[in-house]
Amino acid sequence: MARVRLTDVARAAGVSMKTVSNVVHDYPHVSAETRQRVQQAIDELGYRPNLSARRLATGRTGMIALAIPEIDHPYFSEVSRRIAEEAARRGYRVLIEQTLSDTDAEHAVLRDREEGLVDGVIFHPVSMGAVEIGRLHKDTPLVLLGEAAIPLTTDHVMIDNVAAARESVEHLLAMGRRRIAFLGTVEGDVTVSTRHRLLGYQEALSGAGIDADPRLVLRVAGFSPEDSAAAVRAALADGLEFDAILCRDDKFAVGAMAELHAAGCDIPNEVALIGWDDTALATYTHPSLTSVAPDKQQLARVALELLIERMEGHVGVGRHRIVPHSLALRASAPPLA
Amino acid sequence: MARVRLTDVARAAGVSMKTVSNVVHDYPHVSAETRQRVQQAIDELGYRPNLSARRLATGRTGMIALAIPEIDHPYFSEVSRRIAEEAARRGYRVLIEQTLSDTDAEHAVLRDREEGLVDGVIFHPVSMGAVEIGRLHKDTPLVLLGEAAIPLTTDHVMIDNVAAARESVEHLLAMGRRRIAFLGTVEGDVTVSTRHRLLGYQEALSGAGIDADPRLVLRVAGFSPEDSAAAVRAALADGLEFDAILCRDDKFAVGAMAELHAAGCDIPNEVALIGWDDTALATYTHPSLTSVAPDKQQLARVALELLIERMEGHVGVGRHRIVPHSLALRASAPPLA
DNA sequence: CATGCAGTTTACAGCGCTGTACGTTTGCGG
DNA sequence: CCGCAAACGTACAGCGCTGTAAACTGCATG
Repeated sequence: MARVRLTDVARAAGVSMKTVSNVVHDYPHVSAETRQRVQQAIDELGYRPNLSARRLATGRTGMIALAIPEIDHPYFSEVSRRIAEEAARRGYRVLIEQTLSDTDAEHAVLRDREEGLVDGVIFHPVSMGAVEIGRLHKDTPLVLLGEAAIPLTTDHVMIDNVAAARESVEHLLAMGRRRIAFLGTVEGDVTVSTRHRLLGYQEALSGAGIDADPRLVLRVAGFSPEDSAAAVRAALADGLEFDAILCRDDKFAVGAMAELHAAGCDIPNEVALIGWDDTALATYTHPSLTSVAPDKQQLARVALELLIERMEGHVGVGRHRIVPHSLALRASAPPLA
Repeated sequence: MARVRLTDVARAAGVSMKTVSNVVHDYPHVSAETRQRVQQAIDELGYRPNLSARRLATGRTGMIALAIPEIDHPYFSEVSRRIAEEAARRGYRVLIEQTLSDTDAEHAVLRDREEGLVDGVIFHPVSMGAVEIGRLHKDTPLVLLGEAAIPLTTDHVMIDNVAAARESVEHLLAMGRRRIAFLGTVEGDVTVSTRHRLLGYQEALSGAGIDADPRLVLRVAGFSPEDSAAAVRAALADGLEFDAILCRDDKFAVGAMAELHAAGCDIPNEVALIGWDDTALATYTHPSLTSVAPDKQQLARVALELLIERMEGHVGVGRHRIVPHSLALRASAPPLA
């Protein structure tokens, strides 16, 4: 019960505290004999280093915070997993902070009322804008994810949304589709992702000599599959004709798919479908879902690289990294024959 | 840049360190005037308490670890979210530790090489057995989740799997189904959950005067939807007849559903389907999935209650809590008319 | 045999905070 | 106006570890 401290081990092994510390840390210049003697004392006494003390002494915590909107959103949980794994590989632990897209919670991420909790922060903002983040961000090492806010002063990792949207639409065009809908724009969505994706959508259509029909850009009330299903239902009720849908999100695609099934519509023959994020959902649907696939592994790797550089003292303006993406081709918009 | 410490604030406000500390902690016996003066100094200097130091001084970290197999499994991510929220409500932060069901990683959770990282642990084991856990578990406050291991010496929270399985099968029986399959048993699965669920399955069948047909208990090679799809495919190929499937897991249900779709089978008219865990998946499938719904909120609440009691010094043998469950009725096995 | 040097070990002063134990002031009944 | 709680405030010793600077050990070298 009585906690064993470094001094206890030192006394037992007949050496100084520092030598024990050196053994614990695998410091090279310790004689084999001493090392063994100390190790034995450690084992016998069941010594376990106290992290709080270590942190106070070193000023480092070995932890990074990951602030995301929702732990249980497939995209974020998959990204979290990658980041946790990548961090573990580099000797860091990850503290996940859920913002629920709440502005106050997002502010709190940056305001950072306490010190010595984490060494750095990876943050996927939703409701905060670039200017706000730029202003609130003090000197805690910080890397941003996603496209909601891209302050010039802060490191940032994302995929090329314009290109991804363009390529997706090009795939649909190559399938012979001409009436391609975009699902969808959400009222009150302040992020620039939708703008980028619409841009790529329009670029591809223009490239094929097609005028984008504004009615094909569907409006959605919220971010749930039910909302997207409602939007598709409304479009069908309006007699809107389309032969493909590019969805801003796998969840939207799931909602659309349910609605199309209900309408007795054949996917992909009558309507092809492309989702976004390539979450596990895409393989669970029927038919399986073609989806824009950000390279989540790279995303995690690059975010951690940037963050660790900052934590090691890198200063300078924000660095902006684009990580690769691809189109994960599945049954809802299959590879060309 | 120069960090502001308690002494700095104390000097600025003309009081002792301890008084500043008392203000920070809202200790009641501080005169309004002093409090205001100190608060002003805090604001002016931008003082932020250093958690590492606080932790070293108090011996508490205010953090709990949540050790789960996979962050990005829908069930675990949903449970994580609840636990994180419940913990936040009680002033704790959650450190998520991913074991990937790996025995070594699970051992590491208990072996606990370091001290002062977290005050307690919530652990959902998969590959460790009750005896092992009982033996390795030292004095860190610990609460177990799930049914893989139920050591008598450790606190534990779960749902009544037998009852849940029985009620599910009873629902299928009430729908008029008689050939009800169980999907499925996984080779090498050491958890007792499957056993409990099979028990409930058989109880319900016996109650209806039906002899359980062992061939209806499908074997699955792994835990992915693909594995479960393969199992269903094999069953269909064998000419096995069934009019309902109780799945041990929503993912299994998703795999089964895909396969039944492919076979042109009408869900629920020809085959009704019930999943398990009531994850978000259940609402995304087409048709939507009836699923056994553990009360995750309660699960989180009870787990935290038990853990906090332990952290506050409760000693004694393991307490075992059953939290409520229900059957979330959806289209794949709809409510009775 | 003194000198230098690399390898090894040590003493000790903090890291920034809180708990304890103890002064000092204030308010109020007698 | 005294005396005595209650309210308020303080000094200081750690919490357990690491970084620094310095000391000590051989051992090869000149």
